[in-house]
Amino acid sequence: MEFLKDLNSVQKEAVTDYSGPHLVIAGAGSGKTRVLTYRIAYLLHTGIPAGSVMALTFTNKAAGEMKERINRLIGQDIARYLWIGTFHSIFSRILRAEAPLLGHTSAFTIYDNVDSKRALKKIIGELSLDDRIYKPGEILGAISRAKNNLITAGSYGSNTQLIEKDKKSGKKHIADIYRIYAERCFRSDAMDFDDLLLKTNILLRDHPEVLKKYQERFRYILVDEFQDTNFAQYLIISRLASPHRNICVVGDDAQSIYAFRGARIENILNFKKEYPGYKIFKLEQNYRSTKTIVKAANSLIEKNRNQLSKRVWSDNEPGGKIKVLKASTDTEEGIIVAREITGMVSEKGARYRDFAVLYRTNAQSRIFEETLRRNNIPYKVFGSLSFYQRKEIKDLLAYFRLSVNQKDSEALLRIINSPARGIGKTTLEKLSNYASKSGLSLWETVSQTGKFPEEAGLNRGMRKKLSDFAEMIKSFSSDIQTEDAHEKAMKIASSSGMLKDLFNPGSPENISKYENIQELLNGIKEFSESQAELNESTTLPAFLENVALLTDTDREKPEDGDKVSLMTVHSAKGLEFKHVFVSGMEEELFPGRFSSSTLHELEEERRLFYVALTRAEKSVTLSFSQSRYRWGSPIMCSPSRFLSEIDEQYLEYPDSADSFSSNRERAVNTKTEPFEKIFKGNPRGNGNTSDILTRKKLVKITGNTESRHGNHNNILLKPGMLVEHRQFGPGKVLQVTGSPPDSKAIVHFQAAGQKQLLLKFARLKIID
DNA sequence: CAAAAGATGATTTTT
DNA sequence: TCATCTTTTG
Repeated sequence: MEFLKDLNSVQKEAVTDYSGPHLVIAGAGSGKTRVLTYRIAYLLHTGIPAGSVMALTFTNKAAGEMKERINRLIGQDIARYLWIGTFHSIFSRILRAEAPLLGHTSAFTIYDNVDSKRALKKIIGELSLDDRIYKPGEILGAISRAKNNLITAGSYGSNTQLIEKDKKSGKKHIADIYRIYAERCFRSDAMDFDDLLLKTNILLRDHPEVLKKYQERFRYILVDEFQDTNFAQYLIISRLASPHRNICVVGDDAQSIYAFRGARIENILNFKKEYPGYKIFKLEQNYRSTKTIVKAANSLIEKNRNQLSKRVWSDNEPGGKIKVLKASTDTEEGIIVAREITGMVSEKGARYRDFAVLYRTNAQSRIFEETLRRNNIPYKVFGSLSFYQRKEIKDLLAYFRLSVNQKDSEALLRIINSPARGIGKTTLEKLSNYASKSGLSLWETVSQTGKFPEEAGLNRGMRKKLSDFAEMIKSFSSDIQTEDAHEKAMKIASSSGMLKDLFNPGSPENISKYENIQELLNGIKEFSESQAELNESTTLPAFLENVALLTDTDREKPEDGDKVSLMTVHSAKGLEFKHVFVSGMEEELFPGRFSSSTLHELEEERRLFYVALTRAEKSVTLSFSQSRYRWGSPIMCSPSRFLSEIDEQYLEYPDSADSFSSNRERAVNTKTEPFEKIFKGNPRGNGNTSDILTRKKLVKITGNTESRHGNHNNILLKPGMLVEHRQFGPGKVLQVTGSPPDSKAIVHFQAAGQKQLLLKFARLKIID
């Protein structure tokens, strides 16, 4: 019990007052995880059995952290019986236990977004719809939204409002696609991410005895990041908690950044309505950041109209002001950030791992990767292409999946010809046709080629190939329920031909793929060892149960070296760093182009920026660029409105004068000196590196970037520049209007007088 | 049917 | 620009 002395008075109250409905509003950095973990520890301390406590988080990482901290507080022997996990993993566990009630088996497959999109694309093709209008990603989004609002395929079809809306947007077949998709998932014994929530709701709704069982089991429910729950999640919690009402939700409305995928801040308001007599605790003391950072963040978030009242404050040192850096190009932004980091490391003794560079979109990561690599700054990129989404990994997992669940037609389609076995598109089409005509699953047609009629047109060679494939899968699946996961996985990887396929032509890509597969196999080994320790199943099906729910960050080990972290602001949520750089502070980027039209969207972007700022302990540096390459061509950018929304007393513009003047010659010259410093130690440097780089940059800016988008080499045109036109000769730019690709310039030509030119067409050459 | 060349479209954000 | 999908060629 002595651990209670680590808590301040509000925290202590929120921990020890453990029964009844509680709402904990936790400001950024206010010790939210600490309250949650201590509260669980306290619950156990009072004699409540671990098996009756359920704690839900959004990320595996948060769940893992919580488990670890509780292990430290009360020991693993007890803690292992707690139900701590993400919504998706906890509910998939329940669904596996109750699967037969829903017509599934407990080995059902979980489709990730890639699987779902592939399935949708196929359906869209089969309905002969245009996949440029019915974009699989968008359709998946629409279905996801429906599912999160508990609208099944059937109710979607009979919902006149939705049908009307789809008709208006020219996509009246969404309901059909949804219906077929749901049918196919069901027949494949598969569920997608949203099904895990939807079907849990259906299970609890239609089976009162099951509901009762889980209500009895989970007498204490805790929810992290409550502001991010969607309707489906809310309803599950509400159902489970209704008899005992021992529910503690923790959240911060100011950090709600997932409304775009269905999160409802209103759930906080619903909570108040649903549980009259609830208690509210406000954690307002920030332990993470300096006073300046907290105040600056407050001054920003004040601009949001929709928020709960709270006053976050800090007792830490005041700290330095927030630096704002200006760059003229995106590459230069990278260089400046790299220089800042090197400076702070060499002068102030900071470690690389103390730094995070945050950005709004994944596309921005590339430039930082390049510049950091060039400057010998170690880094790691989070998010981006997940390990589990790489082709070779998904392929091998598909072999596993199909071996466990032969109905999984997505897995089958994925690997039947990978590595190449001569089973091509036409053959698959025939199979697919025959399957739907005769009401068989794809696997059934493949595995019983004997029954396949002669006239359907498959020669003997092809039948042999198909039956060989089927035999192989059957042999994989034979003792899959008993054999050790790692051994089985090794066998599958080699007998499937995947390893051989990658080993033969030793191209660099294949080597890296081979290594990835080795890494996956190692991971499986670790899994089976740790399962053995806990006396849990060490089989491949057990491994597969959760892989679909894993993400990249889950594989990251914090001790993974002394490296700068690169990630999107979204994925930085819940993390903290001593020094944070927020890059790309520009209109159309942050706030995003599609996110500044309505007040709600804009406020979400502002909260996102708030999250970015409050990740920092000691320092924040904001940067923006005046131009940036966007899908291949340069565009002009203006500084983000968010910069001016922070109270200026907390900001500092170190080089507002002229060091980044728009005159590129001067900019290059003045920059050469500091570059030299950064490039020192570059193995390929030879002292010329800066030259190469600056020249490259010049080419990038003024070079002829003609593309099918038209000629963009005048996009950086500014009033006052001297230009030359093929026909009109030399002239001076007076004014630039409009935005690319429709920007125009008014130019005064010595010979021809004043002209207005569309830059897209006029091939102006910049003289000076 | 596979490999190579060519065309196309994408940039929010994630379990 | 870059990655993926489609078409062409062998």
